[in-house]
Amino acid sequence: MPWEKSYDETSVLEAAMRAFWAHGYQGTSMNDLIEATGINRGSMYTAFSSKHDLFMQALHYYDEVYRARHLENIEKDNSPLEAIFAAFESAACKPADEETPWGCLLVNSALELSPHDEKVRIFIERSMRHVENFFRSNIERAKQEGTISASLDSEKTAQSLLGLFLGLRVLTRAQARQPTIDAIVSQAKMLLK
Amino acid sequence: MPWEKSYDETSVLEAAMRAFWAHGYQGTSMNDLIEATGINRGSMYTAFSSKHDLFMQALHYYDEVYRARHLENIEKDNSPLEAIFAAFESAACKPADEETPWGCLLVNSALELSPHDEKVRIFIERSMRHVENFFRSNIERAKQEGTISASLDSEKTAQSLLGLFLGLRVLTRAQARQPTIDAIVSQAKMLLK
DNA sequence: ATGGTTTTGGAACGATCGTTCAAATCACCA
DNA sequence: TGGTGATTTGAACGATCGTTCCAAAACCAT
Repeated sequence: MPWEKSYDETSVLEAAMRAFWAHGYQGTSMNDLIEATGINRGSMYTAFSSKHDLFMQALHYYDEVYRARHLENIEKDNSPLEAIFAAFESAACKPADEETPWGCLLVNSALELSPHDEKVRIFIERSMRHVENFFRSNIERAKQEGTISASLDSEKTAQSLLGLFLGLRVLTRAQARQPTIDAIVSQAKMLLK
Repeated sequence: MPWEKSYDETSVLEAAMRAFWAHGYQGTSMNDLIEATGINRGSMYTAFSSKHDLFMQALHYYDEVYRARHLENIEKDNSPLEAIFAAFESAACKPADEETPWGCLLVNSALELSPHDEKVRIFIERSMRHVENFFRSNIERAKQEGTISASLDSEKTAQSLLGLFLGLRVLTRAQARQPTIDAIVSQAKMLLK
């Protein structure tokens, strides 16, 4: 009795996510989302309940695909140290295609919503801790390998890298000068010498 | 014939600025601004023309008072090295009063508006370059004093500090854990050892 | 074909958005 | 004291906001 939907839920989520990514939560209207996803108004509400619910799902989707999966891929293809470098370099270069917005949805949303939306705040804090853990675990692996000094403080260095990483996200979103951006990346490498 | 205005333009700007600071450009409605400033709807438009114009003036006001003047005061009371430390520490601690929002209006606006508003983008880039110059000039002064090694690259270090500083702004706005925030500050100090 | 069920399309809702405007109000000068 | 010009006031505008609702369309099982 059910009936196949005319749209693919994942690609709808992807399109909605990119709209939020580009223009922010408040800067994206329901009409924008209808147009961006191509699905109908009614279908949107039966599938995602409300704008805020849709946003939360889009945020989860981004976190899974553009943060978690991305970092996993980087870890797969690189040595621990190179993995950290690669994370910075991929955050430093401009978007691959024209449709991909600048910066990072998680960082954008942290500034726009965290102070007034507890659910968003908690989710983003958890996500950022994952990034910090990515740095720390790779630092510790590099220490075991002997690639970097064992006397380095993994915890503190990971936290510093997170700070640099977030600063990098701000500068790319604001389309800062390339030398400034490159300096952040090379500083990150410097911390791991 | 002229007639004394019933409000102080500066304190209106201060109130409007705080509203934008707390809730962002799109998150602050004209009604919010009317209420926050206490002046009348029509007076608002005769004095500031439009929401966007008001925002730009608020942004300039913030840049002058909470960025430029703040850094000048810090430089006045401290040695070059301590001035840099103080800048980080004041960005790391929570707002003085209850009415002062978390984070930094310039960073918030960079993420919210820079990609779609050229005027904002250019202004904020200039402002961030001033922060970078604050770091660099104090580094160079510290070198002349002999407080830090003359072999340190002033340019690159200043850019790295800017990155850390922006990351710090993100983390405080998102109300991250204190240890993470402290780690950024101590890393900034580490860079200047 | 038919009945039952779910999706779709789009009109419509009340609320709020940024902005405008004309009338009321005030201080000053003739 | 009446006139002049800037300021204040609040009602009102059209547009858009997020959301609701329901008839029409589309599918599957019988």
